[in-house]
Amino acid sequence: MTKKSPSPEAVTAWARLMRVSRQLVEKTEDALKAGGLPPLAWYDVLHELAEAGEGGLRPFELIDRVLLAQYGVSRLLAKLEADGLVEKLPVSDDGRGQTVRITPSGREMRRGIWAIYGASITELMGDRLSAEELNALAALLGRLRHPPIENH
Amino acid sequence: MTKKSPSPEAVTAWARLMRVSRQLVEKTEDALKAGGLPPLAWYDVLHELAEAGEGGLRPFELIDRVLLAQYGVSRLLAKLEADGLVEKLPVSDDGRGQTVRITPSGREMRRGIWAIYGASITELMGDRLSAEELNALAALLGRLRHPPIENH
DNA sequence: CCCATATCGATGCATTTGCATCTATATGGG
DNA sequence: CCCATATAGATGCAAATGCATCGATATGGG
Repeated sequence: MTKKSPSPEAVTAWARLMRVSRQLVEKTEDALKAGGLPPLAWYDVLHELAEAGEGGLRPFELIDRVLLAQYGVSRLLAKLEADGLVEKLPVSDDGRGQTVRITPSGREMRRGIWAIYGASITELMGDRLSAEELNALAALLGRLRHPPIENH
Repeated sequence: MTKKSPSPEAVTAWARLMRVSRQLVEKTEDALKAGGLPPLAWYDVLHELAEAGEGGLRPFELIDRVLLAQYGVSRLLAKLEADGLVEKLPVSDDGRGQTVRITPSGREMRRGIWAIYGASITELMGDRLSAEELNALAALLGRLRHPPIENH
């Protein structure tokens, strides 16, 4: 199983991907910080919980969706709960676990973060590429995902 | 200056970019760790220093190139020096500063990291997209850079 | 020449992250 | 029913990171 060294094209694309993604995250985090808002990870979790609705989600369900480690989810949820943005409910048929549900102020916080986050996406992506280019980019990135997204 | 909310295409592309870049970094860092090698940031710095040659680089020159904060560079260089991978030389015409030069074992470490890193790039990018697609991806990402890359 | 200000790089302290492990409950084999 | 093992989630401790500041030298205006 000899692994060959990467093509120049792969290296360039890799380097761009690394640099651009870090720049975009950094700029967006800066914008949130400047607005007195919590980090992106908070948005991700609140977003998932908002989509999940009243039924809420189990912490382990959040782990795969938000690409955070188990202990990261555990600690983030503790902070969100302390801030009253989510509530933890015991789950009847599994004494180990809990269900996490977003609260009204959690939804409000999500909207607040989105005002900045969405503007950042517009500025950093929407304004720089056309809809067709954005679709092309998404399709190419989808092929790099694990598991890859099939395009048709 | 009202910022409008992002198009669905921008949001999808953004989400993919965030997810894919984090996945690729994570997989690569895991591979390095499994090989008993230091993190990617070490490679970045060693790479820049190797390219700079015998003249070396000033720490502040590294800051922009590797997208690390000033204190991050300072601390990373301290570790690299402790491991004998770089050496710090006083610079004659500026008593505040220093020049950092890669050592032979630094070059060796760089090669060692690259054996894993390069294989990871091949596996995660080179094997998944054609050369044309990689170029297309790099071009699109270049437009998202700050400052953006002009394509011709 | 002196002083105000800017730049280079390091560092103390608080927060965050990663790793390993822990407690508690669940599950399945005998 | 009991025990071995697995899974859900929390946490102690160490390392990494972020922030503010510091000491040291450089620079420029008067």
